[in-house]
Amino acid sequence: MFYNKHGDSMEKRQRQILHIDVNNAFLSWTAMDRLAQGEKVDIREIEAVIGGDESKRSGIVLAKSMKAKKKGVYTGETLYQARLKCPNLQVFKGDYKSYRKHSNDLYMLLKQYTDKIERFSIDECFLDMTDYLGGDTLLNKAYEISRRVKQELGFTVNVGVAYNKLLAKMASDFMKPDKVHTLFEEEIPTKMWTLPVSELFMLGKKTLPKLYNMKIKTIGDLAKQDKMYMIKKFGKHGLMMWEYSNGIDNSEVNYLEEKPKGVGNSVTLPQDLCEKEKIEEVLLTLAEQVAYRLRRYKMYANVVNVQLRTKDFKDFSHQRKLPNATSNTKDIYALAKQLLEEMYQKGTFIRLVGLRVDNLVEKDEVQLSLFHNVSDEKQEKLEEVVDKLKEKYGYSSITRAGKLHSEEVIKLKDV
DNA sequence: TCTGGGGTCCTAGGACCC
DNA sequence: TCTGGGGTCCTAGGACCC
Repeated sequence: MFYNKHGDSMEKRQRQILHIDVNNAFLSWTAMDRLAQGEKVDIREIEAVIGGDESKRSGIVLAKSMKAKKKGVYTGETLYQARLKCPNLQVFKGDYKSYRKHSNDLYMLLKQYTDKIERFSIDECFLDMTDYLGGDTLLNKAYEISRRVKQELGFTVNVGVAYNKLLAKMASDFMKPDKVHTLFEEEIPTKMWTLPVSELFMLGKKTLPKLYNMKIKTIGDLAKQDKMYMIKKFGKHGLMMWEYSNGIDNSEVNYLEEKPKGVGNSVTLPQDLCEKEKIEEVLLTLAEQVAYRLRRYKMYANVVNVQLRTKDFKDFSHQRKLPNATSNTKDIYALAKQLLEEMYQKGTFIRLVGLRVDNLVEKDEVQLSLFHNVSDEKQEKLEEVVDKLKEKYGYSSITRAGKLHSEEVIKLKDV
């Protein structure tokens, strides 16, 4: 029994949740695009991956076909390693514009089933069907969605069917592709507890060896642990792991459009840099991108964060509050430059430079500072004009003098 | 030809105030 | 001379997700 804030008892209704997961999303969508352009080979049917660009030092696997998976290729590994296991591997580039479009197509179809949809990522959605079953069963809806996506959109999905988000997500991860799986409470022991503990959502590669040392090998082993002991040992994360392993998750399907909490861009450089002036040029380009995206959200940032990765993959970051919330390229860059100055050790070879802004607030909510002066307003007006041009003619159409060099270094993508 | 990029959330320590 | 905690904010770094 649950009680609301007035003390009235309320029977908590069982929620009806679906999790939709596109099978090999990037690879499937690229396969469809190629077929639509008249290519004969369906790359879903061969040993293929979507990969980064090795010449830009970002050669990793982003998605793999079933045949590549059978050879042991996994997402995130280097293309070099993947080819060792799978010598005939074919590598294709990703196309994020196309992916966004396919993702939107899926969203529009799912929207016909419920208003309570959470876009969890470009290829995953949660649906709260509790008030939208209309006399039908949850499982029937799952099959209908699965069939319609395949017929109308041309790619396949896995659908997880359960009474909470965690179990629905775990279920959609069972056998693939093009499957519907349930994971109801009574099925937890047979369908979930038997799985390796590494399969549990939010259990990553740092935690895994610690659990192995505790002789925890399956999700069931974790579920049997003493709750208080897990909290003592792992804090909040311990509680979450324990609850998840027992199928406990009371989180809501978050269907309201959320504003971002931070915006950032980072770039792996074509060559390692060891001159501060060169890194500053990269920072300026990043500041333009980040501030532009910030303005498109109509938000101001309160914190600037600069990240550096050295050539031996050590990460450093420094952050600082801005004196006033802003979306000005100039202000963001000025603080970023200062942070770089403080953290950069002369002569260190830098592989990656990142700039992100955090503690965002809506532009309308910003209390105009007493120091918000005329030149700031002028700056804002100027950037508005530039942004409009960018929206019309593409992001790279307009650039500031003095930044030309770094744009040769970083290939700008249209935002 | 080794190892992306975009996020969110949490933790721990120090500063500072009462 | 010696010795407090609690609360909040800020910052650096890490874990995890897709």
